[in-house]
Amino acid sequence: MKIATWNVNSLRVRLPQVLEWIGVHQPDIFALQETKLPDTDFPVEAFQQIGYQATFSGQRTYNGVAILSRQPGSEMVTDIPGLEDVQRRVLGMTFANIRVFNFYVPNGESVTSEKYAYKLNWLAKCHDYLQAQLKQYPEMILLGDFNIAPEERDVYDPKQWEGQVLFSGPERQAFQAILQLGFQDGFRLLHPDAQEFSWWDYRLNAFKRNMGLRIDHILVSQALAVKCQKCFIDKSLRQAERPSDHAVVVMEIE
DNA sequence: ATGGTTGCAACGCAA
Repeated sequence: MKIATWNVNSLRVRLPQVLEWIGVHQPDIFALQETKLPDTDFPVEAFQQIGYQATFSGQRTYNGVAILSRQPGSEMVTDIPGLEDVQRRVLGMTFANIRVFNFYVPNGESVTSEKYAYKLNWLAKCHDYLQAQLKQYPEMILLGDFNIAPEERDVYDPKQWEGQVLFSGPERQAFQAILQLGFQDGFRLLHPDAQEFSWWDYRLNAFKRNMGLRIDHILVSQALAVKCQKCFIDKSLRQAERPSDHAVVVMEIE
């Protein structure tokens, strides 16, 4: 099974790239974040024409998550219990006994922002929910834009980034707390020593200078970690014309 | 140097 995640930063703009990527890689499951589309505008037919189902939870202008899949999923959820949130950031689906959660974790803006407090609360509620879900579904995949670089080697300049949003202590602790529920970071599991990034700011030629962070992740429960064969970051779309600021992360299981 | 780029939507906000 091939599963992938990409923050598209507007599906309207990136639809041709999504279709092209699916054509080349034929994923079983493709999770998207920042679709920035209300559900009424989702391009369902474009995906049907290439043999994919689309499930989505969107809103106008901001946020929005979707799962494209060859097979239909079940048990769709779009909200985390205890978290009243108008922002569309969560999409849970079950595919053949595998529980999949597509997350667009809040950015946080800066550590002094109210949005940072919202991010930490979001992660705490998410943690508690996942703890309960894991008991029900031993095979689980959490993937998406986590907006957290877990370790120093996941940041191009960790000294400059220390204490900054995306790399602050509390965010990294929240990430570790989710791992400690019984998840493995797929990329790190298969590439223990690699330094690769999944996001580069649009500004300052950050991509060309490889000034990036690894903030997009595919986490797998123990039951799946032992079946994980590949996990890699595909930068091809980041260097395309009119790119998203994120790369695609891919995993192969079984 | 506190900049800069992109998307949305219509101007500043969010990332």
